[in-house]
Amino acid sequence: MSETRRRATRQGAAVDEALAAADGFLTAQALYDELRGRGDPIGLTTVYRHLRRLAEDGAVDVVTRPDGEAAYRLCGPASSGAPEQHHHHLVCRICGFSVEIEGPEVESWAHRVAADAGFTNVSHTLEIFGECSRHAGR
Amino acid sequence: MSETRRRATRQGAAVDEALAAADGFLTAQALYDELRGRGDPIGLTTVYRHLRRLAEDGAVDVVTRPDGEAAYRLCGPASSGAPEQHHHHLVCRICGFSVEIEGPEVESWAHRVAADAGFTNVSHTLEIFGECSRHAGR
DNA sequence: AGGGATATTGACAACGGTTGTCAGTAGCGT
DNA sequence: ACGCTACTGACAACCGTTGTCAATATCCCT
Repeated sequence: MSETRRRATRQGAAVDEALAAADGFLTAQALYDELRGRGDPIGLTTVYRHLRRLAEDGAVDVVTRPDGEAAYRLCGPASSGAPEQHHHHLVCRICGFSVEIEGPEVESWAHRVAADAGFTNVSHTLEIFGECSRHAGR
Repeated sequence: MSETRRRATRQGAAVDEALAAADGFLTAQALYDELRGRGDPIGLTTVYRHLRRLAEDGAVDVVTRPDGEAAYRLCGPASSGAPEQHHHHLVCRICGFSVEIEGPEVESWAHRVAADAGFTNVSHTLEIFGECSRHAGR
């Protein structure tokens, strides 16, 4: 019942801003460095808290890099309300640049395969990593 | 040049055995507990070392669970030399039971999507998690 | 067999990313 | 203004995993 009210803070705005300014996925650490670098004091804990909340609210996409670190990016070009449909990402492992990809075929394939094996309550993870054209020749 | 020779040890055999006995994916911790439980003293570090080496040798498959923990399983029914082709897994998030799945369509789809976006040096992660038939009604 | 070179072991510490703690601070409704 | 309380952030804890290094076990060689 008691929906606790949300407050606007300088740090929260800074996180939103930095995310909006980024053109790709950022790790919490990178975001933290970015903010401090631009003279915007913030605590690492606070960065994590905002990212976690944004992720829960579906405002940011989260991908888990091969090394296990999480990277975040504002969800969809226009995070205007609508709870973004299921999609995956093609992420540059060098600069974080990413492209959203949708693969209805893959989605249905995954569910079909799982169902055929008698699995229920199915979910899946799918990320594609590579090096974007900007880093072509190494 | 100098290929250092490998030695057979009780611990190494124990790890292989436990992996062979398991019918699904095991985390390093679970494997460690299993071995100690059956009165087979071993160090956690050693377990990790063997798993890492097995993974490097392609003798075990590794999946990263949604919570980030790694789980291991002997590769293919018969790990008879041949360097197993690329495949993915359908894993029960309750008991670790898993099924190997192959999706040529998905593989090519992933590469095509990446190539279309100008990405090179492409790799991808894909895991499907669910609850196997044994745990159907919760 | 015996012995020596060295791969392996394992208790322990360190690491890296992330989350919990909690007193202090700052937004917001009144 | 004032007070309630969400938010902040330095710090410690956590968890899976890897590094360290002296002690040990294995294997090759004679």
